[in-house]
Parts: sequence; structure tokens; C-alpha cells
Amino acid sequence: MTSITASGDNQVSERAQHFLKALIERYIKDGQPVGSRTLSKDTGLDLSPATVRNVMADLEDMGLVSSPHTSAGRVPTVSGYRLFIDSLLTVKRLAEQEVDAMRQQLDSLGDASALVESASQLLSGITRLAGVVMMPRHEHAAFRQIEFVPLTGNRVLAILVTCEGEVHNRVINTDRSYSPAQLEQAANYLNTVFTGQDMQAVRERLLADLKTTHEHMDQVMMQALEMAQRVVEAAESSDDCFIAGQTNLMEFNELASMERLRQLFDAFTEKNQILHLLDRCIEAEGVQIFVGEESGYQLLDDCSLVTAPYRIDNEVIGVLGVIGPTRMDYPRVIPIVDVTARLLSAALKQQ
Amino acid sequence: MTSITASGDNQVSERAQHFLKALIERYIKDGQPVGSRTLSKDTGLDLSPATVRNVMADLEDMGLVSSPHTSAGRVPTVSGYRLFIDSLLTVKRLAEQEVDAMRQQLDSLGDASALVESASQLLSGITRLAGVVMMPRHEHAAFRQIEFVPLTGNRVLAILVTCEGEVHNRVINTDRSYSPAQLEQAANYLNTVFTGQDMQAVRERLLADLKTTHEHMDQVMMQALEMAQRVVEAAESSDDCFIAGQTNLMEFNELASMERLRQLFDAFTEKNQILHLLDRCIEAEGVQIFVGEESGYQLLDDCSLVTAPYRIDNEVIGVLGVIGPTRMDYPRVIPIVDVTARLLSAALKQQ
DNA sequence: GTTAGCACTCGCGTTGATTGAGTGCTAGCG
DNA sequence: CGCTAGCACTCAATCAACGCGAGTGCTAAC
Repeated sequence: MTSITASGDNQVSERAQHFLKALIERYIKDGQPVGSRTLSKDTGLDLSPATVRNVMADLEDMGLVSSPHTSAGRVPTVSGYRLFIDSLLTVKRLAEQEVDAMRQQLDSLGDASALVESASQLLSGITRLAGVVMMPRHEHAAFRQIEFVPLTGNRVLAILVTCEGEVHNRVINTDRSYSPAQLEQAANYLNTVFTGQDMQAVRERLLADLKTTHEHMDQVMMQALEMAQRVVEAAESSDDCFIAGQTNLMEFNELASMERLRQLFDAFTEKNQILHLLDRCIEAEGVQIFVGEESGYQLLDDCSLVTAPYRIDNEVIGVLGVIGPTRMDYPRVIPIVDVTARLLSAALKQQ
Repeated sequence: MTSITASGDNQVSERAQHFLKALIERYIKDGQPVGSRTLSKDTGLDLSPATVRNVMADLEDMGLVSSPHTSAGRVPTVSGYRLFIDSLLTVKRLAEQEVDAMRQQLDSLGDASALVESASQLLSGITRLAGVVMMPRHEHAAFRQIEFVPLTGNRVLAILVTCEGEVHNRVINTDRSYSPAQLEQAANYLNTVFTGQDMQAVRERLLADLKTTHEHMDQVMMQALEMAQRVVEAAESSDDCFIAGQTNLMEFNELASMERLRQLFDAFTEKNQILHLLDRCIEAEGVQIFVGEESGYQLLDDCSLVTAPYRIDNEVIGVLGVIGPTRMDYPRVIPIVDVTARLLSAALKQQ
């Protein structure tokens, strides 16, 4: 609309940025719209409220702040937060001892899922927000062992173990009953063929075998292939996530509406929407942030999501992060999420 | 205080009971304190509000109802609900087709834990309260098979399968590494010794062996015994429960305080308090109800718990129920809980 | 460009009056 | 003796009126 100022800083002057920063920091601190008087004291610069008001009017024109009503102070808009996050914010680095404390809390005993749970609790406990951690997805997980256990009534329990020590099991209804010996033989065969192989390869091979060998093979093997296929499938689709500290969100009065909260909590138990969202963050290099509507889910309209990918052997295998109100303490939360991702990566590597 | 009336009905007259019943039914329906005028219309008897007031005053003296303030109507107290539940209420039997619909929803595929989850969802969905189902605890579960899988770094994955098709696994840190052959040999030994035996017997035998054979046995076997002991322990302590539809409770304005709700939800994720409470219901014959403070947990002060045990082969193996506000529709909820328990029992038996 | 001054706006909390639902009590009736 | 009509009383809830205070935009002067 208005012509671009000569400051070069595409539209918003150095000073205006400084004010925006101060405003957001203040707003994060006490959650109230911040007025010109307060702000004039907050910034180091020794300027009168009236001057501040002029700057605020500019910021409002640019859509970076807005006032809830005519005689309240200003609050940051989503674009305001965006600018703040992208170029204004000064991250508070964590002290070495804080990192150590976190490392200790991340109990590295037990299996991957215990670790993931522990990480989400760590995140939520330390940020007082909701912590969420995707289960690691091993695209290149390796097949270790498969076992079939006959149950009553034509049902077979298939157990699959990966080299990473994860156990997946699934009950499968078969059309006729099989003897323990038959099942053992089938398992032995599969184990010798597949042990150590990449899970994706196993999957493909299984599908191929199921098609091609349709006639040549005996009934038992066919059935075994199918069962293996089913449990591998189950293992792959078990991308899940842990969410901890949901109830922390109840403390924030900007989310106080039961209606909204309920939808949010339902999404947390449903999980798949959250998972989709996390999936979209998996390609980011480091910390990624969605503010308010940016996520695209109306559910999260007043929320922000701060995520970071975690990896093993330099390959990204999952994402973790926190969900909280848009008014969250980004400078504090960002390094926490970042460090937690690193710690989790390290802990997973040790296994 | 006043002398006992001759009605014999220990203090509270036939008519008073009738009024109490009408009052509670009304209060359950619209959640407002009910006044004398309303009540005089509600009961079939054609009596004036003034008369009703006299009766209400009596009920209040007996502690069965109370008024939130002087010019509001009356609300049932805990003792009022108690009397209502114990001797006044007329249960609404479920229609055959409703039961059928429930049976269909209770997806009987998959393992026990899927079934339990499905049951809790069924309960919460149909009552619009929170549904909770204990995992079945097989005191007499039978040992089926144990397997040890070596992982990296002196860690071993122990997998235990019961005859019922449940899989328990646990990662165990050992003090030195063992070869796959050693582990297999150990597993084979345990399997031949224990297969088909009662889990409790297995547990005892393991403990005994660990003590007595201390010197005679070789290192590998000692370690195997210990690992087996650990995984059996894990299996036994895995008494857990599923809770569904927590968010339903947000709809009730008597629970609208964030503070209380938060505590409640935290208890739901923590689960062990809930479990203790359910444990106390395991001995009841049929449906058991805790109203408000009766549960003994302050958390549940404004809540009621309706439970019923479920069984397999006539042996009680778990409890399920619903949690909701004290003002819940008992006549409807009770048969639902009852029927769900029966359906779950039947579904478990089929396995 | 900055600031002081001023009129104006608008949410919030207080007050006070009104309403209406409901009670307890008492006197009278069958 | 049980029931009822009537009456005075209580108390939460609703609403309008009001003042307060925080904050704004604008203008004129430095």
C-alpha cells in the first residue's frame, strides 16, 4: 500500500523492529495487551509514550500487531510472531548443567518406546507445555526374527522382532488350523531367508513371493507368507506418537474455552492429525515453527508448534516438539526442543 | 432426633421415598435444583407445593437432600443418591437390539488389549461419560514360550508369550554378552520345563531355583533364570487399564472448574489411583457404585463410579465401568455397564 | 523527528434496583 | 391430623447506570 521506505529493511525500520521485539517479549511475559507507556519504559531507548504510539500505528498498518479493542494495548499478530521468530529473537542458550539435568531425565534404559515416552515427558515437564514425540520410523530397520504361536480356534499369533529390539505382534485369523511343527518350520524358513535384511526389502520380497509362487508352493508356506506380510505391515503402520502433559494447556487462559480444549484433547487422543502435521516437519533442517493458523489445522488456531527432527547415524528418523499457546516463550522453548532432539538422537544411537 | 415413625420403613416414609425418587429423576434430567412447585407437578400424586415443602423439609432433616442456598430448590445429597440407588431406582432394561448393536461394536478381532480398548470406547461412546476397563489379570495365565534375542551392547530382549496369546517383552541389561546359541539353549530349557504351567507356579519355581541352585548351575543358566524372572515380573505388573472418552466430562458444568478437571485428567493419565479404586470393586458380585466422596479419593468428589466385574469361565478377571458426574443417569448407565461386562466376558471366552 | 496536551473510546468493576423462584411458617379447612 | 392457602421473607440472577482507568489518535509546539 504505502511506498517502501528507504531503510531497505523491507518496510519495517530498525527501530520499529526493536519495538516489536520489546512488545512481544513483554506480551509473552504477562499475557496482557501492552500499551505505549509500558513499552516506552521497557525499551532501552528513552522515548515518550507518544512517540511509541506513532511507531505502534506503523506496526499496526503493516499487520504486525493489532489491538483487541480501541483502548487496549497492542498484541502481536501471527505475522508479528513470524518476524520475531525469523529475525528478531535472541535464543537463550541452555546452561551446561541444564543440559546435563535433561540428559539424566531421559532414561536410556528400556526400549525405544520407553525412550520416546520419556522424551515427551521431559519436553512437557520442562516447558510446561504439551510434549509430543513421534516414534522413530526405521525405514531401514532390519528384520531379525519371526515367530508363530498357535492360539485356540484357528488363530495364530505372529511376533516380529527387529534388530533394533522392537517387538511387533499381531493376532491373525487363519482359515484352517496349523500344527506347531508346521508353524515352526515356516518360521525357520522365513528366518533363514530374511534375517538381517532391510525391512522394506522384506516387505517387497514378501509381496512378490505371494504373487508369483501362488501355485508352486504348498499351503502352509503360502499362509506363512501371508501372515508375515500382515505383521510386517502392522509394524510399518505403527507410526505412532507419544503426547505428554496435555493438561498443561489448561493453565493458559487464552485456551480456556471448554469447546476448543475438548477438540484439542480429542485430537491428542486421536493422534493422526498431529502425526500428519509432524510428518510435514520431517524435512526441515533444524527447529521448525508453526504459529497459529500457519499449521493449517483450525484446531491449532491459537496454538504454536515448535519441532525439531531427531536422527540416528545422520539420518532423520523422527520429529519431536511441543504444542502450546501462540503466546509461548519461544526464546526458551526453541533451544529446549533443539537440545531434546539431540539428546534423543544420542540416546537412540547408544542402543 | 425425632422419634421413629411407625411406618417401619426405617425413618423415611413411603411417600417421602416417592418424592425423593421423583426429585432425583428430575434433577438428573435437567441439573437444576428442583423446587416444590415443579415437584408437585412431577409426582403422580396430586398434592400442593406446600405439602411438598413439608416433605422436603423432612428429607432435608434426614440428610437426603439439601438446598444450595435458601431460595433455591433441593438437590440430592450423597446419602440421597445412595438410597435412590439401593432401593428406589427402576433400571431401564436395554432392548435386545441395543444389546446387539453393542455386541457388534465390541470388535472381537485382535488380542485381549484390543478388545479391552474397544470395550472402553463402547462404554464411553454410549454413555457419553468416561469409560474405563482394567486389563484382564490372568492369575492363572499359563506360560507358553520364552525367547531371548541378543541386542547390541550386553543387552538382551526377553519375550514371553502366554497361552492366551499375550506378548510381554522387556529389555534386560546383562553383565556380559551371551552368544545366540547360549541364549537359545537357555530358552529351550525354560520352555521344556515351564510350557503350559501356571504363571504363578512358574514365578515361584524361578525364585526358588534362583536361590537354591546358586552354586551348582552354570553362569548362562543363572542369567537365563534371572532374565525369565524379570520378564515374568514385568508381565504380572502390567496391570493397566484403558480409559476412553475423558473429554466427555468436559461437557458437564458441575465439573467445569479447570483446576478440578486438570487433576482428574492427570489421574487418568497416571492411572494408578484409578486402578486401585477398580481393584476394590473386583470382589463385588455385580454392579457396584461409588457416589461422590464414597470412593475415598478427593479427586472424584463430584464424580460417581459405576463398575461391574467381568469374568472368564466364571472367574472374575477384571473390572470395567464408567466415571461421570454424581448427577448421571443411573437407571440408564447401570444396565449398560452390566451388559458391557457380560459382552466382554463372552468375547474373551471366544478367544 | 519528538513530545506534551487533550479529547475521546471502551472494557471493567461497582452499585443498586428489580425480578422471580423458592422457602418457612401459620392459620384454617375437611 | 393431614393438607392447603396465604403471606412474609430470602437470595441469586439480571440489568442498567456509572465512574474509573488504561490507552489511543490527533494536533500543535519545540
